[in-house]
Amino acid sequence: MYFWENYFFVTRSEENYIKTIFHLGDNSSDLVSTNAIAEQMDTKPSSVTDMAKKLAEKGFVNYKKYQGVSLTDFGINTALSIIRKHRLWEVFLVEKLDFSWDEVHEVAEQLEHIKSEKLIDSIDALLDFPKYDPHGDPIPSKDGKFMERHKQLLSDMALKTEGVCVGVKDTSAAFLKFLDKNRIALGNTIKVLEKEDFDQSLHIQMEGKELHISHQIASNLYIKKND
Amino acid sequence: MYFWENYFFVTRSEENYIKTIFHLGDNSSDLVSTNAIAEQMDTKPSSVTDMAKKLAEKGFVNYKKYQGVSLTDFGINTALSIIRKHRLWEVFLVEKLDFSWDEVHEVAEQLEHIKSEKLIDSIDALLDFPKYDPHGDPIPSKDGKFMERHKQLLSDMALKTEGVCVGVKDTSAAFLKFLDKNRIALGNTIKVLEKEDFDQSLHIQMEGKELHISHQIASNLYIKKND
DNA sequence: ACAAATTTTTAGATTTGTCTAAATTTTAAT
DNA sequence: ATTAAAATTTAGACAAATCTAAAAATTTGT
Ligand SMILES: [Mn+2]
Ligand SMILES: [Mn+2]
Ligand SMILES: [Mn+2]
Ligand SMILES: [Mn+2]
Repeated sequence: MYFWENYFFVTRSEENYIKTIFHLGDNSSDLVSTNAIAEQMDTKPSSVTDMAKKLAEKGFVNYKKYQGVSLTDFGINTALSIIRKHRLWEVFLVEKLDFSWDEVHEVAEQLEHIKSEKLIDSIDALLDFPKYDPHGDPIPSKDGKFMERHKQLLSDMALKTEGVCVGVKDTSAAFLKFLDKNRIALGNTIKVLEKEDFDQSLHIQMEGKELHISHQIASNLYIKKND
Repeated sequence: MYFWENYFFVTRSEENYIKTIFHLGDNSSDLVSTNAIAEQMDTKPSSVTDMAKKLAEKGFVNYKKYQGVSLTDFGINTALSIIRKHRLWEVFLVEKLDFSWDEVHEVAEQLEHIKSEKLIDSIDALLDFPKYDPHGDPIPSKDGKFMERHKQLLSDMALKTEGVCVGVKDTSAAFLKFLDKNRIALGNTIKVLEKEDFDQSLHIQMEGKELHISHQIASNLYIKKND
C-alpha cells in the first residue's frame, strides 16, 4: 500500500460529498449534520454516516459521532479544487461553446471530476483567468484563493439605490430561462424605483427601461451597489 | 423500471469493455476471446466472462460460451461514439490547449466518458470537424461513418516510392517523444532511398533531409503513398 | 426532569465490478 | 484416439457505495 493510495486517491463519490459539505458548512465553522448532507445529496442518512467515517479516515473531515462533520484544511483545499474545475468548465461551455447559462451545470458536474492539473490550468489560461462563473459565483485560483464579491439581494436594496446585477441565488434552469426571457442578465444596471408593500414586488429601472418584478425574483438576484 | 434504464444506461466499465472489444475485433468479424480482452484490459479472464454476460444481457454483444464475443450493431455504434469522443478530445487538447501528442491519451481516456451529445458536437464544430486525430487515426462522424486512409507501414514500402507520413502504429509516449526529438511528424514527406538487408534499417529522405532509421521505427510509421 | 419526537448510528442486505481457486471445455500433441 | 495443455467458466469471496429496518443518542416540549 503506497503513500498516494492512502492520501491522494479520491473517488467521484467522495468528491461529491466533500463538495456538498463545503457548500453546507459555508460561512459558519460549525458542524454539518448528517441529515443536511443526506437531503442535499438525495441519499439516506445511513449512507452519509458510512461516508463520514471514510472521509475522516482519509483526512478530509473531522467527524464527531452524532454531531456532524467539518472539513479539515486538506478537505477545504480538495473542495476548492473541485469547485474551481466546476466553475471554469461552466465558463468554458458558455464562452467557447455557446452553451446558455441554464445548460452548463449538469455537464460541469461530470467535468469537475476529470483529473488533470494541466488540463484545468490550460482551460483557465484559454479563458484568460476568469474571476466569476456564468452565474456570478467566484472561481478559486490555483492556490485556493477567491474573492467573494460584496453583494446583496435585490429584495434587500433600499429605494433609489443603484447597482449592477452580479449573480443569481437560485440557479435552476427554470429561473435562468425566465431571466433570459425577460432580458435580465448579469452586468445589467439596476435602480430601485418603488417597493410595493402589499406583495413586496418592485418597480425597477434596468438598462434604462422600467420593469415590474415579483418578490420571488428580487429575492434571487444579487446586486452590487454602485460606489 | 423505465425503457432508458434498460437500454441506454452504460457504465464507464461497460464502455471500456465495448471499446476494447471493438479494437480487438477490428477487421475480422470473428469472435474476440476472453483472454485477449483480459490481457488488453489488464484484468482477469473470469472478470471478462462476467462482463460478457452483462453486455450480452444489455444487447451490446453476442456471447458464445467458450468461444468469445462480437459486438452487435448497437455495440458497434456505442463503440464508435466512444472512439469519436476520445479522438475529438485528443484533437481539442492538441489544437486548443497546446498539449503534445504524447500527453493527450490519458486525459482523453477520462473525457471520452462524459455524457453530453451537445458537448461533443460543439467540440467537433469548434475544431472545424477534423477527420483525423493527432496520431492519424480517423474520427467517426456523428452517424458513425469514418474513412480509414489507404496507408502502409514505412517498413513495407518499396524502394524509391514517395509518400506522406499519416499515422503511428505504436502510440506510446516513449515512441512519440522519440519522433519529436528526431523531427519526424505527421504530414512530413518521405522517400525510401535504400534498404539495409542486414538489419532492415532504412535510408530515407524526409522533408528534403536524409535520415537513417531502424526497422523498429519504420515498422511503426504509417505512410500514404503519393498518387 | 422526563417522556416524546427527532436525529443519527448500527446491523444486515444488495449491486457492481473485481479477484482466487477449482471445475469444465476446447485445442493441441502424440 | 487419447492424453496433455491451454483457455474459459463457475463458485465463492471481497470492497465500495448504497439501501431498509431496528437500536441508540440527542434534542425538544411540557
Ligand atoms: Mn454549477
Ligand atoms: Mn455556476
Ligand atoms: Mn488515445
Ligand atoms: Mn489517438
